[in-house]
Amino acid sequence: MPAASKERWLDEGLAMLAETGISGVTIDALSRRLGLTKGSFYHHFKGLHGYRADLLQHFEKRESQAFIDLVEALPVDDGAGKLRALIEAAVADEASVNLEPRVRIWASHDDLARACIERVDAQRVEYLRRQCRAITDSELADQTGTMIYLVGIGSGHIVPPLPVGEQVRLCERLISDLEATGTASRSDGTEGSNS
Amino acid sequence: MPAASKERWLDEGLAMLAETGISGVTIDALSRRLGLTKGSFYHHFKGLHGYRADLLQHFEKRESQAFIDLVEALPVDDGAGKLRALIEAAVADEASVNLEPRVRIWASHDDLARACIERVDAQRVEYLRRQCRAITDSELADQTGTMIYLVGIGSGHIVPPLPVGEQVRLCERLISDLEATGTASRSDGTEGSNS
DNA sequence: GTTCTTCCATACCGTAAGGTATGGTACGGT
DNA sequence: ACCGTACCATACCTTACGGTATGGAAGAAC
Repeated sequence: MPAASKERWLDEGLAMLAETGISGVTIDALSRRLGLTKGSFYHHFKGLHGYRADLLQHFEKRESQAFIDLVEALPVDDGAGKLRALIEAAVADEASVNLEPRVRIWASHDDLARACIERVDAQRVEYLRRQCRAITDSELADQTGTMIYLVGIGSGHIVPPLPVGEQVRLCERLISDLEATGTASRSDGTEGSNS
Repeated sequence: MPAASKERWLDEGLAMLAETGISGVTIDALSRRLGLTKGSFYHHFKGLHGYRADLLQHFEKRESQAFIDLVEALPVDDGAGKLRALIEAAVADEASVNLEPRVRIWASHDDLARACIERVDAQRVEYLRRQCRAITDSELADQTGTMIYLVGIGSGHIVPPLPVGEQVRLCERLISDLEATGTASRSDGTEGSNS
């Protein structure tokens, strides 16, 4: 299986990416940590550009849909429950919590990484909005889905990062507000149908 | 005025920081763009470390309190009005919109930048919360202030960035929700009259 | 006019990193 | 046994960049 050694380069790359950012993922540093040399690197990858492209693909495959798949496998059926489970899961994963902001930073000055994060963001926001619409199908649902995601992203970029407890509390309020809006508009009758 | 030439280095540094991130702010690149040489650089600054420290100070002085001062100078007295003006102003400034995420990214791997952003974040969140408490003095006010800030920060880090129109709409909803909560909780939840 | 200070140019060095060229080893197919 | 291919090591090159040393031009101070 020729992919075994190639994946070592990629896994180690993601680890270093989470620790030091993309600028720390150098061929020399990778070689040192793997106990290999550049001869191996240039055998498997088409230069640093090729390696980074493969690394992004590796990241997207390994991290992108992980949480959504995890939540969809749970025996939870209502939108609010799925949202709460998703938030708990996302907040709990230390590895991803460190890795993802690095990729996002990488995306700020690299087109390939930007395209990768763009796919990830679109997929997640769409999933969040769908769960919110399952609670109350309205424009507020889409807004709430967006805000939940923005809270999660923003929390990792302010200094110091927002504690996960506070983060969960904010999302909890957004969800319960959305639920309340649903019942209120149902009795009020002014926000009945939606496209 | 010996500070004239020194400020050229710092202003150009902030411009390059906004364009390419801190890794692109090299002494050689700065020298090329200014039409000067390293001789000048090392005359004004104590190496790259000293320059970066001065650059952060320059940033904090030039960008940090700008919006708050601007809003406080407006003839607006109510919290909601100040919030709306602040959001409009923050969203409108293109230069700062590009520069700030770069500094925030810089802060993710540099202690000095981290300390700088930490001061900026704390100051702004506190200001937002104070305006929110002026609307309704409750725990929800603090949460709303936090969320407005997270929406603003997160919007600049997702890909593609959230359009400013959508950004304003989300904040608008948070503010009006807070106002509604205030009138509702004022008399145990049955007082309906509102302007 | 001499001297000191400010500001800056030129030239050079060391290191880190990407990249290339080449050879060597282990292994499977025939 | 022979050969080709996958895999990897060694050695070397070039560039980019931070940093240092030195000297020179211009103006202020005396």
